[in-house]
Amino acid sequence: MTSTLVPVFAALGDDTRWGILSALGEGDASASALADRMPVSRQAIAKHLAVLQEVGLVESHKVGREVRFRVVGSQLAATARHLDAVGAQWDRRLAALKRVAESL
Amino acid sequence: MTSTLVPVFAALGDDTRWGILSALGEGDASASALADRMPVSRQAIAKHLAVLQEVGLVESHKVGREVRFRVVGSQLAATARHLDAVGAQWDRRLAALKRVAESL
DNA sequence: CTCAAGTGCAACTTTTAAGTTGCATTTTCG
DNA sequence: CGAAAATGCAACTTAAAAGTTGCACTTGAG
Repeated sequence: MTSTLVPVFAALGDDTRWGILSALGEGDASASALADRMPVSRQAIAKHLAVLQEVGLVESHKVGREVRFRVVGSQLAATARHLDAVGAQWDRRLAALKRVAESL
Repeated sequence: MTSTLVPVFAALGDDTRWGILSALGEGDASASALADRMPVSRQAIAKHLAVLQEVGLVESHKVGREVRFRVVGSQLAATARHLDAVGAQWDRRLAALKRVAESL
């Protein structure tokens, strides 16, 4: 599970993809619709959507002749929980080291 | 604050940097010490440490003639909280849309 | 004091990601 | 049944990140 975590962060480390996620927050949309209100080409949007879908941050469904995308909020929440757990683990290690240091 | 969030994710979206963070979890270390147990050069490590420090994930302090780095767990926790909040917001939007759809 | 350990700076190559353009293909709406 | 809208695929160009090598500089351990 940790093995799939890094690509999720990589996907979230791009401004354009956050723009896409933000736009999708106002309702499902196709790549073409997103390209209309964003300063990059449709193909660029399509690539970003592929990246986001690859790591489970969005999912697609067909409506008529277009492919609409929606945000998978639960994946964000899961990633957040994972990150929080990692942070807590480090805090515990640091606290343990501190106790050892103080006991000397 | 949101403006500084994306670079944090970008910093976390790299396997080598996770290796560094993992190694630092076992205790503070210098760039040279990290390079000894990792398959990349010291300079590469130094660059990664600079990136991590830039976004507040590690901090440095001098010990003798070496510069040691430690993980800042609180930054991870803060990022996790932020991500969780974003995810929750999307969930609320999706739920609202669902209610609207069902009321039709 | 001295010299090796540790770090910092800079130029360079390689790799990968982002973005574009162009065209082919599908398909549903009218 | 067409024609326009939407998507998919492929080749290409930038642009940026990752990594390397080499050397100069600093400084603290012995």
